[in-house]
Amino acid sequence: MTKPTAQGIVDAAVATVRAEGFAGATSRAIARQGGFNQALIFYYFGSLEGLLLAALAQASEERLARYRAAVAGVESLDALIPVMADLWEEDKASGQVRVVSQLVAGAVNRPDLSGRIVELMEPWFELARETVERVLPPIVPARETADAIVTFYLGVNLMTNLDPTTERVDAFFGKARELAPLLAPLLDMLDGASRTPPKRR
Amino acid sequence: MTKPTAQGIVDAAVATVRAEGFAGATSRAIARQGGFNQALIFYYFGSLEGLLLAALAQASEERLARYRAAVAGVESLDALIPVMADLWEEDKASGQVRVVSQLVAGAVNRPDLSGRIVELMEPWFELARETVERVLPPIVPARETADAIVTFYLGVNLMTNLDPTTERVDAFFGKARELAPLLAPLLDMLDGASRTPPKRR
DNA sequence: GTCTATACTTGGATAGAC
DNA sequence: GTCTATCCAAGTATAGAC
Repeated sequence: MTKPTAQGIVDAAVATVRAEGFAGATSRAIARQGGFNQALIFYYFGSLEGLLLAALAQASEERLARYRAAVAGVESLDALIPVMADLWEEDKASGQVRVVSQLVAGAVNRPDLSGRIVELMEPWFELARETVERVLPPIVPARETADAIVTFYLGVNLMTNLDPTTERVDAFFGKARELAPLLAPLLDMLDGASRTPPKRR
Repeated sequence: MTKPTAQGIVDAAVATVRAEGFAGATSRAIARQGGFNQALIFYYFGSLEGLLLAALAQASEERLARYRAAVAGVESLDALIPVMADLWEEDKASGQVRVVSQLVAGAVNRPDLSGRIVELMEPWFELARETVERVLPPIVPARETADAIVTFYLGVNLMTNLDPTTERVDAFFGKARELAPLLAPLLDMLDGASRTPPKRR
């Protein structure tokens, strides 16, 4: 039972989205979850939409900080892949995956929330680009690759939410882990090929 | 103004999702869009949910047929990439992207719809797998790669809906088109490397 | 700042005439 | 099969007491 401060209300909103989904995150349900009065939501945030936006920002920022820290020291693709797979598994277990996919999906359905979501994604694209530049050879177009990775990750989140067994996503990360060690020589080849233009076989 | 047959109602539902989004696809809005009476939805489909499921199935099947036809003759990754990019641009222009992302996002928010969505995705995974097997060398794990591509495509659809400028997705497909011709020698290298185990540099 | 009570709206769904 | 009329539930939001 969270205290009915602004922060406590945001926490209750996040908890409700995790437990009941976006459609279940009504002002009444959130108040019930947090053990405070429904009217406080409007006192503090003006509208339910305002609260959900705050919840979205909080969830995104917390998760971003974790990803930034986890990725900071990684210098090769080989090492990056298991880190990403671990992050995903932790987020799945903690319910973070559920929270963000519910909120993102909700934002897709409500055009007035979409703009804010895009803003919140900006630092994710940024982090991905820095990481790609550090980990992949310069021939690889960093911006487009980074954007593709974030887009893929968005897809992974949604897919995980649609299929509770998550077998496909599990299998994907499993294979990625298994093949990661083979990537170093592959990247060398790619790097080499980019210096001397490829010959026909 | 569609005729109030079962088919006409489904068409009106699809049109409403395209025009008003999932949240706007209420029984009243759909009836208004199709020019028929709201009660008919319940007469024919029992519930709004039933109608939306039918709409989802129709949208998915139509789109799948187009993709299957477009991809049928393609025998190289090099050739596949522009085909995919074209399909995406057509779907974006026709509003198909909007329809499916709205419905998928809606299904994420309503757990009772999720199961059906997963069923409808099955043939997409299948088509992707066949295509990957035809176009990529056998070292590439077909199933996981195919699943990743469908997942990525799901992300692309959502992203396109979130950011109406679609600049990032446009830039990605642009780069992919540009680099596609370079892929043939790369795949040869990969294929070669898989036969003779890679040496250390 | 927090609560009760309630106004107001919208939407799913059904009954029953035609 | 199609329409009108209506019931009912749930939700956002506000007024006003404490």
